[in-house]
Amino acid sequence: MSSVPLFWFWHFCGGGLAIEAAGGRITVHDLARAAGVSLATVDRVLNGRPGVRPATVARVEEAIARIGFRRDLTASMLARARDIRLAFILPEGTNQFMARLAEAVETVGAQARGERMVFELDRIRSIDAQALADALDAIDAETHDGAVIVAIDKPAVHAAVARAVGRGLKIVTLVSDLPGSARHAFVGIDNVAAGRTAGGLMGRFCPNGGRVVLVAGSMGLIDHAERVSGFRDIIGSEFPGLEISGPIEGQDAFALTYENALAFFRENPDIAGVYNVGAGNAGLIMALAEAGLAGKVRFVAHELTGPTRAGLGSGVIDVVLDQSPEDEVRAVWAAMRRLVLGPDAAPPETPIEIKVFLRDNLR
Amino acid sequence: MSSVPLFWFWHFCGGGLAIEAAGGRITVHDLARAAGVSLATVDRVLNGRPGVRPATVARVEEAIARIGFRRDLTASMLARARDIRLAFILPEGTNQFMARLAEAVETVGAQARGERMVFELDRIRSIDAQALADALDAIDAETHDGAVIVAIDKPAVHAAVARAVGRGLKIVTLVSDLPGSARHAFVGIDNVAAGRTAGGLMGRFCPNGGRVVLVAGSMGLIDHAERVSGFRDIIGSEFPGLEISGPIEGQDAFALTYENALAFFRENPDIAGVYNVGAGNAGLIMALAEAGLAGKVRFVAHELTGPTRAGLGSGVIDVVLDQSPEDEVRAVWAAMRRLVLGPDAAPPETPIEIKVFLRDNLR
DNA sequence: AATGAAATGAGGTACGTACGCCAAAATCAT
DNA sequence: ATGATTTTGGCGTACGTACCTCATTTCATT
Repeated sequence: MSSVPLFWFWHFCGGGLAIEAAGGRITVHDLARAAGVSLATVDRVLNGRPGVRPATVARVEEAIARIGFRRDLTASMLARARDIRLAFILPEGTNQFMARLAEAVETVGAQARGERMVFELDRIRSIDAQALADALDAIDAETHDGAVIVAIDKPAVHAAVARAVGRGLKIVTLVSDLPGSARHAFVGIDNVAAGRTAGGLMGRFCPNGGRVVLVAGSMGLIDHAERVSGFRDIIGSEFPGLEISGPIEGQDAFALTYENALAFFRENPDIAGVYNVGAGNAGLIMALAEAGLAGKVRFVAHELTGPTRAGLGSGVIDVVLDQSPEDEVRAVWAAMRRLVLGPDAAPPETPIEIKVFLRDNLR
Repeated sequence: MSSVPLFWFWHFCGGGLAIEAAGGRITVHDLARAAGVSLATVDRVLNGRPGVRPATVARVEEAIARIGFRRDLTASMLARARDIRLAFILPEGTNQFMARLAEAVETVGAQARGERMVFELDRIRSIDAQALADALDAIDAETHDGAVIVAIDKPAVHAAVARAVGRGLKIVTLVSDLPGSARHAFVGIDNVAAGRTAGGLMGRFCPNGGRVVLVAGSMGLIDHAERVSGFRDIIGSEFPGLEISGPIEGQDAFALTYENALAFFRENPDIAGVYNVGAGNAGLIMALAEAGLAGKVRFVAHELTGPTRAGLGSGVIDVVLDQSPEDEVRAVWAAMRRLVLGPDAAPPETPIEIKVFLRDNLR
């Protein structure tokens, strides 16, 4: 190996007055020179510190655009004394999906730590707007850069978000949004599209027509309602041979879903398909087995969890639509990077994809 | 609010006699002290430089494990004057998929540049083993860190890969692997699983049985052959009501696919489904239209390109299975990071997913 | 035991940005 | 014009790793 100290090279060919060194990058020094200001002023502008005249800010920004300056994030992260700290506030409880989300926060968090980003996980009482608001208020803007919440659409939460943003925190909503609030970004899937995808599959699965039944946790949950709506759309417009019953509501609970579904199946043994927009899949599978319908009925479910995975394996469930919590947490990570460090910090946001799983493309 | 910073957990349960300072990270200095060697030796071990006795290497590695040292990638990237340089060698030609791949190399490359990784794109004559070998031989290990190739399973390529690895280059195969060679990693989907997924969908789409026809570019292409094989597996074992014809081969070319398919449809107007494992979708769509079968036949295709996207939109194609080139290039990026910078540099590899698209979950 | 090679130590500069401090200059109010 | 205030400049240090040079120690050979 012919060792050529690279920094020598840099000095010789880039050190002069050139704004852009041959092989080198454009640094804050180049920017200062190009804008005709000092390094200190450049720093003030770049980091939004006070004490710079608007005219000067404009000069610097013009120079940024002109010479194509992009701040080096590796150096930037290195120089910041403290890591980026995020608080994830998730509802507690036995909900399978929230458990997956919490797990994703840990696994993705372990990777993020290598890039100087620290995730904290707070669990609060489920569907408790005041608990969420309190948790948000408790976050200190001195020690944290932002918070991630699964939003509940209540005034108390709106107010707490506004206060948090006022303190300088970055707020991202996850899975469930808070439209019209001060939150900076939302990360989650398009649930109407998910319902429509389910409808498209179910329609094709049942070319001979028949009755399809909807199952949900509660139509009071926005994401469930949206999925139902998308499903109805597609079936209504493209598969007129299918009739829709339900939704049967089971509060995403095993026992209740089982009972309500079994009662329905007993009365309608000629059912052609089932679409569960919610979480009570274990109970639903049991009810199907009990009614002697397992495998004879097309079954579309949501969220790749223990029960749905098993259902795919045994052939009871045909398709599972999934929103990957890992992808979502990763998207939060990217969004927070760009919110905290500036627009260069992350790739442009791509919407979270709805993943379609059959037995054969299970990961 | 029970706030549990995740890294505390690490320190408490894994840190042991942790040497590190209260708020700071574990640095190479700590590591040197813990291993009882100098900074220079630590550096030699960490960066695989020669001139360290095996026993000393072991001492340092033991210390790394003991105190939980993880090299700070931000600092590491900052300190290496040079960016990571990769050469992507892709076959030229009108192939839609390769065009998508090339595009992905550019778009993902633009993001990667922000993290000091540079992608170079070389195009070579299609399916020309010698051209590939030559291109590989032409890569200078002084200026490049690695190469990414769509492998062709020929001795000349095996030899060139071995030479490249000998020069210190990291080699990753993309889409098409080179098992048994010296290449460091492979990035691509499981094509047998893709074929099985297609079979599972097609079977459920045709509950009344019937004849399904396979279309391929050439059974000489390994990925096409694997998809056909997976499809046959599933249909044979789970959907005995379906009969399989073909494969019709069209060399992935518009005209040939159109002609061969049209001839087949003319003779078999009662067809129930089509599965095209290859690329000639535009010709196939035209043949279906010509035969008056568009929309009446279940159609599963591969790769989300212009024609397949349009086909989904118009309802001619029911499902498109996709291997996202962007994901693949990103996976290459991660794999190369860890190959060049060490195991901490990238998340553990996840297999590339087979994506399932209907009209309703199109991105 | 002498000799040369290999292994290790000591210490430095560099990467590009963050951030702090204090002085100098420009601007404003009086 | 004077003093008060805001804006800007100059300079230094820090972050953690890479990679260079040169001095010193250890080890195997003869």
